[in-house]
Amino acid sequence: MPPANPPLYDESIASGGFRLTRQRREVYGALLETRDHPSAVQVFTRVQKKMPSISLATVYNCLETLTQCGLVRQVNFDRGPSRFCPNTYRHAHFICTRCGVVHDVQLPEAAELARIWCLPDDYVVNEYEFSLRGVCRQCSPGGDEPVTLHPEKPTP
Amino acid sequence: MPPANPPLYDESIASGGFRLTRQRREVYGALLETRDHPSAVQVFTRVQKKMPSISLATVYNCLETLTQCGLVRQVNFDRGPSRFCPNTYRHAHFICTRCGVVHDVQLPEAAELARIWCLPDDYVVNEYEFSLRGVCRQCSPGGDEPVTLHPEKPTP
DNA sequence: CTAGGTGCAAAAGGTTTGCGGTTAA
DNA sequence: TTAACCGCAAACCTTTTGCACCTAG
Repeated sequence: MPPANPPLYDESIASGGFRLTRQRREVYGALLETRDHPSAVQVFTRVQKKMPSISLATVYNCLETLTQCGLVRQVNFDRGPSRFCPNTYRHAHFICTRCGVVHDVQLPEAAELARIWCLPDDYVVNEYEFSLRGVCRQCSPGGDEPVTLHPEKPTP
Repeated sequence: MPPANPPLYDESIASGGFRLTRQRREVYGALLETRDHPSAVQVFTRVQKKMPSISLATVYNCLETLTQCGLVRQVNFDRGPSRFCPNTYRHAHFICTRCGVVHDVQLPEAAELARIWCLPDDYVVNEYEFSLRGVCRQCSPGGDEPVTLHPEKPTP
């Protein structure tokens, strides 16, 4: 039985001119069910349990469609595959370099964010992505690692 | 003849416990020479002109070493290969979704950045990456596209 | 009905690895 | 001298594509 996705799902899929298929529902359902920012392969493995016939290519296609509908965000980090999250609210991501866990991180109001960009006026920004890399609570019981950001001096 | 890299290069390589090789010098030189955030393959093509015997694997290895030394930053976007830049000063990146050009974008002081992160106290941040996607000056003569960010309302 | 979607398999990148020969220190 | 590094090729992993079949609207 397909998961009962919120009405937002049906609306968004339809308003994007896409068809409501069981595969898309299951893929979206898997993302909603466990919000741990899985990779495409992880989504595939999870959906396979409910729908053994689904293929990896279809999972990629569904994720692409869901992203186009604005239901899903694709998140990329330095290494490893893309990961996907159903939280389309403005937020950043924190990835733990030890255990790989990804957490959503709240961002300030768009107005304040816009203020900190020092971008020429005639540039149009359609999307942004803000990723933090570090060590999470579980992996750093003593908080033993220093906070080191990029150096403050320009390169030659 | 190898390019005359700034002293920072020799120092950083040596202090990292690495050897000064002509390949590393050329790879770093290529990045300094044309600061257009090339991919590994582009770096390979450029270095090949001065050093036809170099291999792509070596370019990848050199970029990895240079990154470890802190001389180079690896930049990842939604799609396409990683790109590399020799500007290790704290900055964000803007990529034009039409022509693919990447520009460095100035960021505010680290202190202000840290203030806007709403991250739990016991998380340690070692690195961050801030990427903007949009349309650059050359590709948007009329500035016809609206600024659209992520929606302001949380998902269900 | 029929355009759009699925499943399969193969291919296409991008990146890493293993190994014998080379070289910086 | 010798551990680190290079060049080559093959492997690996993620993602995309082509095509015949299927299905939502």
